Order: sequence, then structure tokens, then C-alpha cells
Amino acid sequence: METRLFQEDKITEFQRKLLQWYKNHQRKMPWRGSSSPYEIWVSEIMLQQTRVDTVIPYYKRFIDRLPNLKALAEVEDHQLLKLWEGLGYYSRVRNMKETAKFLMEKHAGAFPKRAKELMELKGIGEYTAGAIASICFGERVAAVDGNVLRVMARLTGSTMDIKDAKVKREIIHQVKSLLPAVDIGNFNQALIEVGAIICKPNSKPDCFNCPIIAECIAYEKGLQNEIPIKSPRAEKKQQEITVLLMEHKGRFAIKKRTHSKLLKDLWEFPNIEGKKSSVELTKLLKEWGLKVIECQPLKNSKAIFTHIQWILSGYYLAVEEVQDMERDLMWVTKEELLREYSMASAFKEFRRQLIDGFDPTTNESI
DNA sequence: TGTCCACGTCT
DNA sequence: AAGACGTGGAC
Repeated sequence: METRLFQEDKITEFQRKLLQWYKNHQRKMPWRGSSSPYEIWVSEIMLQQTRVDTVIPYYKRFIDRLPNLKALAEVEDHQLLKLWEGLGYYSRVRNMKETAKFLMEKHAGAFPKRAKELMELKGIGEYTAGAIASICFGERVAAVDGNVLRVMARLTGSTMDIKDAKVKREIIHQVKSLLPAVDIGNFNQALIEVGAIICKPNSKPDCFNCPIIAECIAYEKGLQNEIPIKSPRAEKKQQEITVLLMEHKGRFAIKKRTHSKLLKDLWEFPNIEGKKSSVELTKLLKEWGLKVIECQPLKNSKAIFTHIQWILSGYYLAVEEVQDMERDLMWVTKEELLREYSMASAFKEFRRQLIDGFDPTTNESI
């Protein structure tokens, strides 16, 4: 077990400075000031891997439309997905609905109060459980996210890899030893906020405005730009995909990604693996029972995920029905497409072209 | 251009 | 333990 980071009296001073700074410098956010576990939960799930500025409009719309657990438990899946469209990591919102239903049916419609119990809920891990328990219920528990890992690594001057699970455990332990007797939620948020706006990830930290510079070993040693140390992530795989924007009688073909894990249950334009020529496409569509009347290449695009990169080439295809064209395609108007169907960002450039008109292609090879 | 954030959670 | 799962903005 790790020894204390600071002496007793120094800890009190550290807590005071951090809480005072947070009181004066915290950014405004729609969920700040709320102690409703539902609202904090929604905000924390949205904030997982996602920036505050991106989350704010989604959060407002979500709470407006689904103000409580009951509303979320009862909402239709496609409406829910539409509220989440573009936020990414769509399993987050599937888990939320499952948890809402569970709490309504098995837990009298209320959240448990302890981090340990919160962690048993789908989609709530150690960080989110700590955040909800400390912010809403004042539990004396740490909430260590990526910001806190970075702040703590610099504070202690640690050159250990913060991606390492053991190092994270150690940091959670250290944060616990720094927790004040009361005001735990604000203390946790203060540490996160310092990480977000002072002890920044991608640029040099703003050390001269940092409330805890006096305790910072990295600063003392001039290592604030070297720490934290992180092992490099695995390389992305690349996949070429040919996307088909097929029009028939003023309607366009879309398809639901029912069996896919990636972007599950979102809608997409029909597509095939590999880079296909217009000749190959015409042949393929013939097998699908469709006759190509017109074929125009579209501007290529890229979609970058954490672990994969898609190279997308698109074609506009005016088609005619030859025989029964099942293939679980859905034929929708532009208006329906925008209003009713959730599409991942990977396909949004094509959707935009479809709605606004197709740009003249600038691809060299057709 | 490319890399990082972004440990967050689940599997 | 390590890979899957999204997105967009900063630098």
C-alpha cells in the first residue's frame, strides 16, 4: 500500500486551494449544479470519451425529450437512437435504456446511492459510479477519468505508463488519500476541471494558472511537458468500402446495420467491401434485380474510428426495378431520411450530398 | 497531413 | 489483458 502523498496539514491546504479554484473558475454546463442522479448520469455517460462542447446540445435535447427514467425506459428505440445520432459509441445509449428499464422495474424507479451498487448497472464502470455517487450522494469515493490520471501523474512526477491498469489502481488509491471529509463531489470535479482547462492533454499545461502548482513534482522538475507517459496505441486497420446512393422514383435506398457490431442498429447506404468499378457495380446490381440507368462517381471520403479506418468511394446510381428487389433495402425520401433514420457520421458526407445535391467529382480514377 | 484526446466500459 | 467501440477538434 502506498504511503501518503503529503503530510496531513499539507493535504488540507491542497484541498482548500483546489476547491476554492473550482468555485471561481469552473465552466458553466447545463448539468452543473444539478444533484439529480438521472441528470448527472446522462451527462456522465455522454461525456465518456466525448468533449463538453459536443455534449451540451445533445444533453439539452435529451433531457428535454426524456426528462426522467420513466420516459427513457419507455421511449422507442429509433427515437432514442435519433437523439444520440452523431455522438458515437452507440452501445452507451442502448445500455442506458436497459438500465432505465431495470431501475423502473426492479429498483422502484430510483438509482442506488453507493458507487459499488451503481457499478453493477450496465454501462456504469468505476469512473462513472464514482462520479454519480460523489456528486449526487456525497459518497467519499474517487472519480478518476483521463483528466485525473494526467493531473495525478504530473502532480506526483510519475513516469509510469498511465494506460497500465496497475498504474490506474495506484492513482485511484492516491486520489482517495487526498479526498476531503466533505464536498467530495466538488473535489472530484475540481480535479477533472483542472485537467480539462489547466493541466491540458494536447498542448502545454498552463502551469502559472494552476491552483496546485506548489505541490506539482513534474513542474518542480521541469517535466510537465514530458509527463504523462503513455504507451502508443495499436495501428488502425484500413478497409476500402464502396457506397451506393441508389435512387428509384425519388426515393433512396438505405439499410439497417442489424447484425453488425460496429454502428449497430444505425442506418447506412448499401455498401460493399472493396473498391468497385462502375462496371462491377452494374453487374452486381443486376444480381440484386436492379437495372442501372445512370452511374456517377462521388467524392471519396474517409471515416476514422479508434481501431479502423474506412476509405469510402461512393457512386450515385439511378436504378430501375427489374424484378422483386428484396435485399432488406428500405426506400425513403430525403425528408424521411433526415427526420426518421439515424446515420453514423461515416455516411453523413454522402447524405449531405444527397440532400444538397452532388458535387462534381474530383477523383482522378473513375 | 497525422496524432492525440479519450480510461470509459464491455468483452 | 487487450481489443472493440465513434466522433470531432486542437495542434
